[in-house]
Amino acid sequence: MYVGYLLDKDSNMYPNPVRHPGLNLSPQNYVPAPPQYSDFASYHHVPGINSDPHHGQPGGTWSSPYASSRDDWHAYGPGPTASSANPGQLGFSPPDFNPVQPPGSGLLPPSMSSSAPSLSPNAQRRNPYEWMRRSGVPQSNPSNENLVLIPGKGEEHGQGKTRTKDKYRVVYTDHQRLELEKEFHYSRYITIRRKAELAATLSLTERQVVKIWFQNRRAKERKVNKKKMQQQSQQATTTTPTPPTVGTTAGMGGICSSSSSNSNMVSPTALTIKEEYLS
DNA sequence: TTGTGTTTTACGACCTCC
DNA sequence: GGAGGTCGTAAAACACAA
Repeated sequence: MYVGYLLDKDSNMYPNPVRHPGLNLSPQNYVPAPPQYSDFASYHHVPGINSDPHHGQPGGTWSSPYASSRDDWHAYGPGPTASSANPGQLGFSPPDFNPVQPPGSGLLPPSMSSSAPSLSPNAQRRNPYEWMRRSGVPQSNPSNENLVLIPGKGEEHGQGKTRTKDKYRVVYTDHQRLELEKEFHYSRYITIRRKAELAATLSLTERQVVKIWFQNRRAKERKVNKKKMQQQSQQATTTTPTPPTVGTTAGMGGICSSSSSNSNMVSPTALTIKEEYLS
């Protein structure tokens, strides 16, 4: 979804060459940030971790409905043009991540895979993918060196906290977001090893990757699902007096649902994709 | 330019599990 | 007790209308 769109739009998404210098970085160019947290310093890269189709994760208990193989990614992944247009942009290229995608195929509607996003006539706000193209304020230093945690809470900042030296928060680069989104799409819950790898790759701290981004991302998804449920129930009540649908999953959108190979089950992400495509 | 609403980082509090 | 989860919230960053 986001990924395909972003990469499809890669050529004209960043008309300004100075916009996101980080996007031109190949993964090799990413220099791991200096450790900001004690746990980060203890990270040791495990070579070949990507060779494991599941992040080296033991075939554990996680039978998430989202744990689709990375083959799924071809539907969202970068097309050949994107890869060639910006080689090395993606630091995420496990062998089973097949980026080849015939143009116009897959889940991408024509409007998304071919040209600039066409906002619906009613769309007042930016399209759901706008953050991918968001004009960037100078993207903050990926190493977040501005971040200075103030011990203790409640000193300034309304309730008294100054969380940073001169910035309250940093803005992740599009590349960082992209990689995080991809990882999130693959699995809502990241493994320790993958967390470390991703943090190193994206020059983020493990804390940022997991404690912050993934949690916020899950919260966002829950929020979206909740909103969707409300809309659906509202529609159901207004349109037909028929009894409610069976098997409605609440809240977590199926995260805790069974791992049965229910082909009818649509992951929240899929719903999100659909919804955002339709918008 | 400004006001306003939404999204994105980041935190603390609290809970559960091992 | 530590790790990692959710939940609620603050505030910066951002888009957009007036």
